[in-house]
This record gives sequence, structure tokens and C-alpha cells, in this order.
Amino acid sequence: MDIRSLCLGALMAGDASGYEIRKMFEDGIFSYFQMASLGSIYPALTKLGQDGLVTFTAQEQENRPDKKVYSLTPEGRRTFLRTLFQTRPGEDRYRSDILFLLSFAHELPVELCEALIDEYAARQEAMLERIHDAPSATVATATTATTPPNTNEAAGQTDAPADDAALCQGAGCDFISGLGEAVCQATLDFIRNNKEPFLTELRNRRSRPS
Amino acid sequence: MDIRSLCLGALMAGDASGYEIRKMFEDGIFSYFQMASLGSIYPALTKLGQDGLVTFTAQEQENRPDKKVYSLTPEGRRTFLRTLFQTRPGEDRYRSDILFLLSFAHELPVELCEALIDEYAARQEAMLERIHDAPSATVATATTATTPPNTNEAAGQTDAPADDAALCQGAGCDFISGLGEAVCQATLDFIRNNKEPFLTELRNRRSRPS
DNA sequence: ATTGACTATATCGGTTCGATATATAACAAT
DNA sequence: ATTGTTATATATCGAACCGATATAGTCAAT
Repeated sequence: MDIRSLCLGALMAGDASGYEIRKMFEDGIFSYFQMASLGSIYPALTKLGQDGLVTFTAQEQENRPDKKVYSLTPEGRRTFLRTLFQTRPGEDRYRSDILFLLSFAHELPVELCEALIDEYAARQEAMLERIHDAPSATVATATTATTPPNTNEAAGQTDAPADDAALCQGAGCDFISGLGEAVCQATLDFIRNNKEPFLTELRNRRSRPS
Repeated sequence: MDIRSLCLGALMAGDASGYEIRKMFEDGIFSYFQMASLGSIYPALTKLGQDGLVTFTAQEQENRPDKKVYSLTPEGRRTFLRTLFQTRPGEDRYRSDILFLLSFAHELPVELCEALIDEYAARQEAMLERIHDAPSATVATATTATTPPNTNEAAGQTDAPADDAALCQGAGCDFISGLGEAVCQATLDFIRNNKEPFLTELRNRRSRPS
């Protein structure tokens, strides 16, 4: 998936600025399986605008740089849907420095190994919490007020641009976050059951390096 | 983790050519949590050579391009171990086109959603098999003959360069592949239990789009 | 008062991927 | 017989992308 498609996908959930798109990949639903940085989002939005797939309206904000709120054009929407249908999905890829380091456990002090495992577990736990805090489509969607720092409350132009089912629009996201939860849980379970035996074995091998 | 460290780490398991290093990231133990392409491995090895962290000996092969077999220098080994100790491990990142596509399930035909899920499951299953086929450190290591296409059997120079504990050197790799197994298993379990309910819900929403 | 955190856009350098070129051999299929 | 595919093996180049940085203002906390 190239960043242009990723941006179009983000805008499918509703109008957003570049900054808000990044947050979707940082904290939002997309953060579990995709990422995109500002350094690629802004150029992508510019190019998408040139190609007529998005438009933006500069929202003036008092004492702040203008906020460029991007929307999909009808052609942008069509293009994205075509992408959805045609894309042969690439291989999943997982990258973890911690696991790489841990694959050299036999060269490391046992304390460092333990710290790495604990760090790994902590991150999984944090992710679990993020999943639980996220809104679900099956549960009532009216709970989250969301109310972003909408400084221009008086200006009645904003029209609440796609908030309800925006961040998590339907069963797909529920399925995915359920999967994420299951994976995190399995990871934590594995660590709970195997951390100590692993460290013990490391210590044993250390004492008699055979 | 930059590619130079990744290459040093690969060479910790024993001498290897650039091509063989890539295979470690393609099929080998590293494939579960890191990746590296030839387009970055070869330049990295060249630079590491300039910095005196690796050396190579060009092994002539009949009717084949020379095979440059790289080895860590003592300084290269020291540098890598220093890296192991000092590195503040970066965030894990997972990237999946399939899950991204599935997050737009409500825009897709149910059949396509099912195909995507099946594809996802198939990949997990393939990964599980790869993990099971891989050698384990705790089990007898003498089973795998490995015998790569070693055309020069008569030339007694090769000296079987680090084969036994090479690919998977110890408890660390066992821990990691155990973790990988648990995660794959949890993923497959989740899909088994939730695929049909998910598809059913999609169909229901489609029939009465409310 | 000043530090740090958040919102917001934008650019630039460096890293890395993916495709491609080159060369050869083994093997399967037509 | 010839074609195609797969595998070994090195190497390069353009395009894509990340991460850091610059700019600039608000707000809360110390």
C-alpha cells in the first residue's frame, strides 16, 4: 500500500487535515497495521490534490496556522474503491528490534534479557489498553463526544464532519481489533508462562558453558 | 535497527555471502521480525568492509560468479556486541495490507472479505509450518544435514563454516519461535471462531442498510 | 518565567526497497 | 528442441519513505 492510497483510505472516514490523518495512523484504528509519517502524508496530499482526488478548504484559526481540511472528491472515492478491489495485498511484515536483540540472548546478560522481555510485555499491555479504549461499532456509538479542540464554535460552518461512524466504521474494525486483542493476549500469556523457564535456562547454560 | 547492524548480526551465526544473508531474512529465523533486501545488504557489506568490520574471501565457483563469503572481524564482533548493549530498541511495527483492506469491509462484497480472511489464515498457517520445520536448539541439532549446494566437495577448504548452532543459536531463538507459534495459533483460533459471525453480520447490514 | 506538551504545516537528507541487469545451471514442460 | 521457471550470485539505480528539523502559536504546569 502506497501512502497515497493510505491517505485516501483515511479520508474515507471523513474530512481531515494532514495532522489528523497522522493521528489515525498513530493512535487510531490504522495504527495496528499501517503507519505513515507526516513527511510522507503532506507530499501525498499535495499530489492527490493535483490529481483531483482530494480538495481542501483552508479553515482559518485564530492565531494558529490555517488548518487545511481535505475531502475526497467523487473521483477520489471511486479511485480508492477501485484500489480496494484490485489490490493484490502484499505480504504482512512485522519488525521488532526487541525480538532481534533477544535472538542473541546467549550473548547478553540475563538481566538485560529480562528487561527486554518486560519491555516487550509492557508494550503489548499498552496496546491492549488502547484497543479496549477505542470505540466499538457494535456498542452504542453515541457515547464518544469526541469534541476536538474546535475553537470556532461560533462559526457554524463546521457541520460536524463525519464523527459518529468515522473512526471505526463498522464490523470490519471490530473484527480487526478483536484479532489484535487476541494476539496481544496470546503474547502476554506466552510471556507469563515462558519467561522464567527461559531465563533459568539461560542461567544454567551460563554456569556450565559445556 | 539499521541494515549494517542487521548484517553484522547475521554474520554472528557464521560466515555467509550476501545472498545467504538475504535468505536468513527471507526464510530463516530473522524472517519473523526483521527484513532486509539485497538492494541494501550489498551496499551495507561493502561499507562494513571499508570500515574494517567484515572481511571476505572470494570463493571461486565453476561456471558461477564468484561467491564472496564474508566474516566478522574481531572489531566487527565487538562493534555488534556494543550495539546489542546500547541499542534502545525502537517500536515494534506491524504492517498488513490485508487488514487495511478488511477495515473497509463495509465497502466490499462479502465474498471478497471472505477471500481476504482466508488468505490471511493461509499465510499464518504457512508461517506456522515454517516455524515447526525450523531446527530447535533444545532438540537434537544433529538432525539437519543442511548440505547446501556445495559444489566443491573435493576442495577441503570450506571446513563446514558454522552450521550446527548457526541458524538458531540457543535458547533465545527457541523462545522467539515459541512466541511466534503462539501468536499464529491465536490468530488462527480467532479466525476460526469469528469469521462466520463476521460475514453473517456483514450480510445482515447489507440487506437492511438502515 | 520557562519548560514541556499539543496543534499545525512543510521540507530536506538519508536510508531503504523494489525492480532490473548480468551470468550460469538445473530442471520441467511443450 | 526450445521455452520457461527456479535457483545461485553480485551489483546498481530510481523511487519511496521515514525521521529530524524548522516554524509558530496556545496552554498548563512548575
